[in-house]
This record gives sequence, C-alpha cells and structure tokens, in this order.
Amino acid sequence: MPKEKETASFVYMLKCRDGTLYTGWTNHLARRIAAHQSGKGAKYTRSRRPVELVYFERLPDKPSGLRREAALKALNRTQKLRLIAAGIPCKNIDKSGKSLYYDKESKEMKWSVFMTFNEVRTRFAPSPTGYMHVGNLRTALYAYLLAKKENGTFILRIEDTDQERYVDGAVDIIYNTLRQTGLLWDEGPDVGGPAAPYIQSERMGMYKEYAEQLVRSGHAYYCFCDKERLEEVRIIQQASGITPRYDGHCRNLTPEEIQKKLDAGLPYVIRQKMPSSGTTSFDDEVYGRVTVENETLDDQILIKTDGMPTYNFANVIDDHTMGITHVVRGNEYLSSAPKYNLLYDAFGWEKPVYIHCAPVMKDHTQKLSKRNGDASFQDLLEKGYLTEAVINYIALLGWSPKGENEIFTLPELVQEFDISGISKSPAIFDIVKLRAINGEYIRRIEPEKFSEMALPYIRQTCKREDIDIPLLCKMLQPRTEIFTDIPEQVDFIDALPAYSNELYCHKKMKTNVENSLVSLKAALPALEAVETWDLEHIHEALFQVIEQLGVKNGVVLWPIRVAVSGKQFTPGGGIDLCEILGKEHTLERIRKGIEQLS
RNA sequence: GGCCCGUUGGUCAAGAGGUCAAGACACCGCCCUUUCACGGCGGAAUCGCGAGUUCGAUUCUCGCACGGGUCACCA
Repeated sequence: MPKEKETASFVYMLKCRDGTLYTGWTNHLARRIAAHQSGKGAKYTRSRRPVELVYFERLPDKPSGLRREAALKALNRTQKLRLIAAGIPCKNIDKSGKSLYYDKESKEMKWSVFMTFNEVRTRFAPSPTGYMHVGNLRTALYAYLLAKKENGTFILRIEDTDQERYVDGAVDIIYNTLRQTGLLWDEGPDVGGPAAPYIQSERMGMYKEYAEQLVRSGHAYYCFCDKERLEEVRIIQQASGITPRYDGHCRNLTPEEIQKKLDAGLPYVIRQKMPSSGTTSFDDEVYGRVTVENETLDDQILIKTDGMPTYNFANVIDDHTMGITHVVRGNEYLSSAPKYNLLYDAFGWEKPVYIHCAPVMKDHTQKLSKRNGDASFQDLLEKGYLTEAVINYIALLGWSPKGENEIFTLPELVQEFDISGISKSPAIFDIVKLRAINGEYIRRIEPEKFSEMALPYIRQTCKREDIDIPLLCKMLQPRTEIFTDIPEQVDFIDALPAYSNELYCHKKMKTNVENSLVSLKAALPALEAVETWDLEHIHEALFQVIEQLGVKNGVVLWPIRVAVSGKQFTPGGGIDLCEILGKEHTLERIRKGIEQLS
C-alpha cells in the first residue's frame, strides 16, 4: 500500500548537545533524522544540535492536525519522569512540565499543554446563559481551589456551542463574576494560553478528525439512520417497555456499504461503539467506585449530521487537549462518566481525576435554579451580601473544613480545601446562615471602611446632614448582618415615626405609661440644661435624674429611647440616640412624648 | 420503567465497628447591657425503616422506603 507509506508518521524526541530535548513529528522520519543528526536542521543553533534520538514511535494513523497528540504521545508522563530523573535539564520544558513545540501554522514555537509531572490543571466550563447560579459558582470555586492548592492552573473555557441558549453579554457576566470573586483564571479566552482557543465555538474544526480516528481504530462508526427511523425505533422500544436506545442498525455495516453510502452523499453521524458486554468502572474522588454494565450504555453520537460535535464528545476532546487533570462538575454527569472514560481509553489518553459534586438545593426536592426564580450570585450582591461572605458560604455548602473554624477568606480556603471534605449528599441553600456569615464579615470590616460602605444605605432613609456618621456607624456595625438592613434601622432619625404608647410599657424595665411620663418630665429640664451635647454630659444629666427619682436606670432610659426613636429596636441605647439626634431634635421629641402620654 | 447516586438534629455537617455522636447557623435559657445586637455560658439529636454479620453497628452486607440524577443529532 503505497498510500500508507505517505501517511505513516512518527513522533520523536531528540536530546540536544546542551541537554535540552526537542520533540517533533514527521512523516519523513529518515530524512528528518538525517538532518538532525548532521546538525543541519535549520531550526537548530549549534549548541542545540541533536546528539541522541531518545524516543521515537510510529503512529498508525495520519496525524494531520494532530501534532499535539503525537507529541503528547512522545512526551508521556513516564517518559518525561524518566528523563528528568536522569537529570537531563530540559530547556524546552518548563518547571511545570509544559514543553515548547513548533506550530506549523503560525510558524513559531508554542507552549504545549503536555501532561505535566504533577501540575494540576482544572477548568471551569460554563455555558453563557446570562445567569451565574450559586451551584455553578461553587463548581468554579472548587475547581479553582483544587488547582491553586496544588499550585496548578485554573482554566476558563466558554462552552457556547448552543446557539439557542446564547444570551448577549452573558460571557461578561461570567468574566465579571469570576473576577469579582477572585477566581482568576490562568488561561482563558481573553488571556489566551497554550491550549487556545478557549471558546468552544472557535474549536469546531478539530473534533471531526478525532472522531474519524476513532472510526479507524474501531471505537466508532458511521451511522446513516435518519431521524424518522430513530423515532420509530424509540416508539417501539418505549411501547414495549424497553429503555430507548440506538438499536445498532449501522454498527456492523461493511466497509463497502459504508463507502457506497458515503459516495452517495448520504448524511451521517458518527457514533461511539460501546462494548456490548462487561462493565466499566471508575473511581470518583467523591463517590468512590462507580460501576455500570456496558450493555446499558447507548452508542452515543459523537459527531452530528452537520459535522459538529456533541457536547459529550467536545468535552472529552477539550479536556484532554487542554491537559485537564482534574474534572470538577455536577453529579448529573456521574452516570455519563463511564462513556467519557471509554473515549479516553479508545484514544489511549490518560484519564482525569473526577470530582463529582452533589447539587445545591432550594429545598429537599428542588435544585436551586433560575427557573425557580432563585437568587443568582448577582442577586445576592444586590441584596447586600458581601462577595467574600458569599464565597465563604458556598464553599461550606457541601464541603466541610477539617478544623472548627468556618470563616475563611479565599486564600485561606486555598490552604484549607481538601477533596476529602466534599460531601456526597445534596446541600440545601440556607439564607439564614449566609446572613450570619455576612454579619461576621461585616463585624470584621475596619470602622472607616464600614462607614464608607454603609453611607449609601444610611442615606436612603436618613438625609439629615448634621448627623455624626462615624458615631452612627459605630452603633450600626455590630447590628448589621446585611447592608440592606440599614435603611430601616436609621429611618427614625429624619422623622419620628408614629408610635403607640404600648412601646413605653416594658416588663423587664418595669416601665408603664404613668412612670414613663414622670421620667420624661423630669428628664426634659435636665437635658435642656446640658451645655455640651455629648455622650458624657448627657449620661451625667440623666443619671442625676435617675438618682433624684430614686428609680432603676431603665425606668428613665427606656422611655427616652421610645420618645426619641418611636421604635422598639434601635441601633443603640437612649443616651446614644440622644447624642446622634442632637439637642434640639431630642428635646422636641421628648416634649412630643410627654404630650402623647398626657 | 432501566441504570447510577444519596439518606446523621430545623439547616450545613464531623464521625470510617466500641465516642458522653464534634463544630457552625437557627432555636430556647442564663450572664453582660438602658432595648436590640455583639460577647460569654448552658440546653435539646440513638444517626430513614427492616433484616443480617459481630461480643458490639450510625459506621460493614442485603432488602425496603424516600429523595435526586440519567436515559436527545441539548449543553
């Protein structure tokens, strides 16, 4: 077969004089090697003149467009470890194990994503649907933490092949959310990287060749069944209570039949050929060993009639070509993971480590979702939650730290994170706990910073300019769980709300309408006499009143709080409120209280 | 329906054959405080059900129940 000679190809690795390694691919091995050995290869400087052929392998298939795979094969982990162990310094391999290769198209050296020694590469691969929901963000977070914990690489890939679901501006939401939360990606559509492009729609050309490689190796086949036939088959199966799946009609077509149909221009898909017996198992980091019967696996479509890959196929190819070592995703993929693994095996690729996460739930039976109108990350921020608090909380949803502390900043999470802490069962999103954590974060903010952040919320209901904002904030800070609580807390400052005399009656303070009136009447002149209106002097004046009347503190101070604020719960005690309001307003409100009680 | 997965208090959860079954939020009580909050102290859970293995099971096995996922030329 003369044709085969032309298409046969080889990968090789050469050790150069200076100890560096050069990896290449060729279909004219003899010629290339001769060039290398004579040192006349144009690409080589003298010091890099190859001195030894370290590795070479003949590939069964034409690797056109598969340069990276060919090279990957040459540079598999074992091989590289062996070389590194032998102390060969590799100029074209960086510390993390990525190597330089010559890209024929751009005619320049590029960094590959060759399997690395121990680098962890994770990815977050969202669809731009315009909504970053909490479960998604958690997946991104876990992928990020896992990579960063191991000093690895976190990659962002946009899976935008579903034109129907595409939403304008959705990619920006993804960028913004990740940036805002600090989940910064090392490789991605905007920053580029060795496995570019990182937008799935821009990678469309590469999938079909991979599928055809599988056809040649017997792991996939052409299927010419049209949708009508498939529909009929499905109906019959359903009617007879059989699990609907492809019936294998085209599975065993002869090469002649296939060629004939191809020549006739019949539309076709490429399906994965599943083993008909046996089982497939894999070890999930969260769920442990998962085993499925191969006969329950459908011969899924890899390449659609339009030549485009299905998600399932594109995903495997992308993950592999991007060198992903750890796949973090929702457990809805748990049952399709064996199919993915069969693909990895068919290609002879190293399988990634899987981390399947249970979903984040709204309640016991429903997932958190856009459809249910549940809060997205953006919604939570609008409701006044801090991004750090949200990140902290969602990290805790389905993951538990080793120690007893639960409050972690992102860098601390990186330290603390461990796959073994991820739980198998779904977690219900608890807004009450988020509030509590948010409060915790608010209390930790520097007072100046808190004032700055709280001011817009204060101003929603409190417009008075003569208010001592730092003082008010000092009272507000320990009482604020989320910023949106603030407007209601301070709305009494501008205008005294109408209140009922019931408020004066406090069991524990032993106050009632009668003694409140007495207290206010006694307090009024005392306060009028205060020259310097600050906490100390007001305190002094009021405690003199208390002494004169011979009552407990609360009997005087509680009525003052009520008169001055008209509220049951306030951001401070009576004296604090007087100070905040200022002398004039305080006296006016106390007079009003006396009037109302009389 | 087939297959896969899950099930510890109201919620998140630790626990990996022998524990008084951690901790956090929420809840209740007390202390502190002029209220609320903050802070401090304390209270309440026999681990879905039924068998089995074992001297002993929340932990292992098997059934059952309940819940979820998945079975597309969607991603």
